[in-house]
Amino acid sequence: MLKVSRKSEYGLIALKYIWEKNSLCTAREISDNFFIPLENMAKILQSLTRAGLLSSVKGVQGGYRLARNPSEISIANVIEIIDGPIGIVDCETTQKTTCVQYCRGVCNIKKPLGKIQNKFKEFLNEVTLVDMV
Amino acid sequence: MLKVSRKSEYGLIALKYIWEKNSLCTAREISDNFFIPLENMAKILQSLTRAGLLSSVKGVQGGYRLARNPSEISIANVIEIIDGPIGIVDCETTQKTTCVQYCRGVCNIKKPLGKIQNKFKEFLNEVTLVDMV
DNA sequence: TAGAAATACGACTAAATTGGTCGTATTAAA
DNA sequence: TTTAATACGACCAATTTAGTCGTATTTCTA
Repeated sequence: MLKVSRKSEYGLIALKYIWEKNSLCTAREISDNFFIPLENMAKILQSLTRAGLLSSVKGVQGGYRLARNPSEISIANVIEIIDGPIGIVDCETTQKTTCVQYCRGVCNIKKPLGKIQNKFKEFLNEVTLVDMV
Repeated sequence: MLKVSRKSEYGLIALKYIWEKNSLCTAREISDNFFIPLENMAKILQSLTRAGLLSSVKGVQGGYRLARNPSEISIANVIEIIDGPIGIVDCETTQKTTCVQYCRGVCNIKKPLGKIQNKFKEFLNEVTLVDMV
């Protein structure tokens, strides 16, 4: 269906909430507000932290805050962190050795789709948190 | 990973091949040329036929040919026929009653992503077979 | 200094989606 | 009438994604 995964949606929801609140937020708080399973939310926030989009404070009174300017957090960033590389087709992204057409050298759509894919990535890179108003 | 399904890839490969050959092609022929499982290829061609992108000739010496001008066959067409509606997020596409955030009225990303999604669809609608050279 | 509230994270299970197969029907040319 | 083709629904297998569990670590506060 060519859609963003549920997890990335959760990530975007959380980032927007954290941005708007503009102070330390806990995983539980976001989980409660948006009916997202706590453990799942926590793991996603941890991924975003590891990737440098959020910074975290451990311990009691801890939580997460944005580690970057919201105009520097693109949808593409979020999706790539949570779902892995964006690729309309994977032959051009990951050099998949599992694509029969690629391996046999018979694929007739690789190059053109590669170009289209790059345009798409550019597009997603240009849309940032601040565009999500 | 936000990628087109294998089946849609098969569909695009087939359409491009049929376009370039410019005469009746059988499912077996495409299957053989591109190492695509025959039954699978056949079903995809049938879907594209039902949707009006291809026309078919039954019986011996039968096969498929384009039913439209290649400049009128967009990538979006193909994906929607094979994978179903294109939607970065599904709240804005299918009125999914399974989205908890949507149902509880707490989703903070629905509208902005809806707009972004529309742009994306426009983009995929503008890319046609003739762009896949 | 103990307990509670929080992040961190790997391993696992469950659910959903997707890819592929099978069987059977239908059509039309040779 | 046989054969080569499309048509199609039902089914199974594989992969991917979502969600859970257990445990460790950090740090505030009483």
